Amino acid sequence: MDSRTFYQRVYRIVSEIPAGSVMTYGQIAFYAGKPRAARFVGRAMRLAPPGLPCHRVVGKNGALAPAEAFGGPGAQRALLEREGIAFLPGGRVNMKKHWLQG
DNA sequence: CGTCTGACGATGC
DNA sequence: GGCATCGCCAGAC
Repeated sequence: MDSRTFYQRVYRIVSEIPAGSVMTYGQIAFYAGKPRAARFVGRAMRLAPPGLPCHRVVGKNGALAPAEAFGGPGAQRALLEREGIAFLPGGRVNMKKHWLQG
């Protein structure tokens, strides 16, 4: 799988996240082969192709992506809640419950 | 073509 | 437990 770029590995991993679960930038970066390239996961999301469930990618503490990235405040949250993701009072994803661990 | 920035996170102090 | 710094390296300017 080394003939693909880091981004494509990221896309592959993200596309395999099941509905109702989330993964963190750092974890995805780790799986993609660059444990410290969490930033690039975010960059990959920004350049993400249509159809990629990038709303299932959150920060380590459950923080969601910038609102504008999903067309407005609450958009990502709505998508996640629709998949059964539970949120904490702080507006963050309940990682304890939905974090998809390897 | 040099510099700055960035959907982040680990580490050091 | 909060703040500063480094790593990652592709785009924007």
